[in-house]
Amino acid sequence: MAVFLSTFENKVDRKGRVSIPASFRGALDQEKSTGIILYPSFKHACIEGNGDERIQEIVNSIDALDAFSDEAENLQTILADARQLAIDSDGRIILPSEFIEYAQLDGVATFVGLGKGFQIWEPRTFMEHRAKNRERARKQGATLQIVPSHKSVVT
Amino acid sequence: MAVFLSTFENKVDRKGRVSIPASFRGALDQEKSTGIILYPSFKHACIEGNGDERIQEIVNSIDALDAFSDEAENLQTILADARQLAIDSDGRIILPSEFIEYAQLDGVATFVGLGKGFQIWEPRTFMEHRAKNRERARKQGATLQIVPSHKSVVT
DNA sequence: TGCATACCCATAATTTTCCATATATTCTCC
DNA sequence: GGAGAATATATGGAAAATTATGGGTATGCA
Repeated sequence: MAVFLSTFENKVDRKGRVSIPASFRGALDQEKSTGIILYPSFKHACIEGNGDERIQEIVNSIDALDAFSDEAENLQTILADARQLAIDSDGRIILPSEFIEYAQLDGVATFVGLGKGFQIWEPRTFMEHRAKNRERARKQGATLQIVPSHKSVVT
Repeated sequence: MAVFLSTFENKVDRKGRVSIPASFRGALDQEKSTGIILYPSFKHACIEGNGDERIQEIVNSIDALDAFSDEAENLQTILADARQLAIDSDGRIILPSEFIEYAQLDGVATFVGLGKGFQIWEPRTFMEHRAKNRERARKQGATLQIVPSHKSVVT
């Protein structure tokens, strides 16, 4: 399956256009996604991004929940705010203005690979976020155990 | 099983290109990896390396966690700092500048086989690291229990 | 007509590919 | 066993292709 890795900084021009990092496009090709789906993050001032395949998984996960539960409703708001965007022939998308505002982008966007998906951040905000994450990871211990099946633990 | 063994010193040219030791390439072939995954070490001023089969395990491990948990975010920082690199027809990779800086490489890189993975060090730094390790092992006395099946640990 | 979107082109910088060579290693045949 | 040939490895440089990015022009909708 496609994997989004590493971080990239690309410019957002006056028209709201921004290049999708080439390696991300490669990942999208692998999962036969024609475009990408963006939605505001629940937790952070950033935009979440996924290929079509991943969205399908999310939709199915929500579907599996009790349709009238709070949880289901919360997650459904994600879908309501999501937008599907086409990647043009130059490898760019046009960031809708509501996303630019939400993530407070100002000419530059940091693309962060998270494995099955990615995030788009305002560079400075991301730096702070990453510093916090690292600090926490360091406090919780720097040893990572990966069990080959489906369980992983940070000790 | 693929095993990374021994240490090698290879040059890093102006473009950041460096040859992967031939025996490492052999190990990668065995585990059907087409490229390698590199990421900064949590603990040391060096770069961790694995076959790209490995990254799938990490991604799946994260996926098994609650998507909004701290643990998931901690692990995602690994992915955000990781890079998948293709090995070219000459057996080389291009070391991204952020890794060269992180490990403070200056024209030469020491490849250290660690069994399931490997590390890339600045030669002098590695010498010191190894000296310390040996000293500690001598003082404490090293013990090792062999586990028959497959459990893996990355440090 | 004005605004937003889609499409096309140009270019600079970067990355990938290809070729050449030097050094080392293995092989083979005598 | 050893000389020389053949192979593999490591390394450097240059050409070719890709990527990121800016600008322009048509198209369509309100």
